[in-house]
Amino acid sequence: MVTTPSTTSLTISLTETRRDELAARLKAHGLRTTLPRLQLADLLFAHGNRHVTAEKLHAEAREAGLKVSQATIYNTLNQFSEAGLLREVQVDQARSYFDTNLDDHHHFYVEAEGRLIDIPEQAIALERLPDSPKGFSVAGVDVVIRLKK
Amino acid sequence: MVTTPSTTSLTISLTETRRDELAARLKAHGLRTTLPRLQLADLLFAHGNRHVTAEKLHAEAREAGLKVSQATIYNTLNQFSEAGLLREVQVDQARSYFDTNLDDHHHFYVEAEGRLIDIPEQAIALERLPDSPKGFSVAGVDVVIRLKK
DNA sequence: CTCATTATTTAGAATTATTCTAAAAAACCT
DNA sequence: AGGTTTTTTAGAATAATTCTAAATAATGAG
Repeated sequence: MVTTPSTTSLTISLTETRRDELAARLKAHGLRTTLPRLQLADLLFAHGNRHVTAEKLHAEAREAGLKVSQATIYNTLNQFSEAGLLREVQVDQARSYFDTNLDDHHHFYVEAEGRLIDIPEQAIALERLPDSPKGFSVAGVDVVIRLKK
Repeated sequence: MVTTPSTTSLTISLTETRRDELAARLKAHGLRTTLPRLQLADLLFAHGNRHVTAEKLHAEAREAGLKVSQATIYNTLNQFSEAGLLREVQVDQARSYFDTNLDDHHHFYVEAEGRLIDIPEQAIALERLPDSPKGFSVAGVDVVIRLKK
């Protein structure tokens, strides 16, 4: 008798080790391990730090042969962000960008190409920050350097 | 015979001097002087530096009794931005904010309230900037300090 | 292991901000 | 004034994102 390939057939590219790694990561951040999340996490975290829009991730998922709905792309990106696996970057009012680099850092933004480039935190002198208004504390400091040709 | 109040009736609050000031400002930036532009410019520039969304400006215009369409609000904000009378600020992917403060400066952003607060440029030490990638030059540097309660 | 519970995924509709279209109105030029 | 170019506008169109409600999958208790 042959073992049914039902659950594994869609995840050929995900080795068991990789799968376990990702599952552990999801669990550590309070997220249930599901196939779509594993598959998207695999795409997101496979190739070093990157910046991704919902549309781009969806296209990538389709190319990889994954059957994942648009709603799940959005849900997953938002849940990963809330869980601290991704960081949303605010550079374009039209689209949301998500960054896999969780370190404090900044960005170049090439508007014409919709492309983001990381800037390490220490590459910018940002010591002297103004006092926050009474009753508020700093949730984050974002520096965006917009680039043109 | 009484002079017809047709064009002046809607602009009681705009003194002739103010009107001329604003008209000159529009002209100086390559924009034709039209009633909607004068009225919106009056709202935008009357009360010192401010931050405004299309929706807020539209509401204000209606409250002031102006009959200006939504499309004109958007057109005007975009034209004023392109002409250099306003500066668009990128803090929320959902909404566009427009700033009447044209000096180089930065922002606190109170996410919970959708409120922006100016930070003078010299209040932040931003001397050491990283080199731009080859072929690109800096179009602008935006610092946003996100605030929470 | 199995069932009940709870969370997730999904297709498609709904929402929201913004832009587009094409026609009417206003501004400009001579 | 009269013809040309710009603006304004209502309403349709678009684009990104969220919502809805039903189907599916994961979890946990027995």
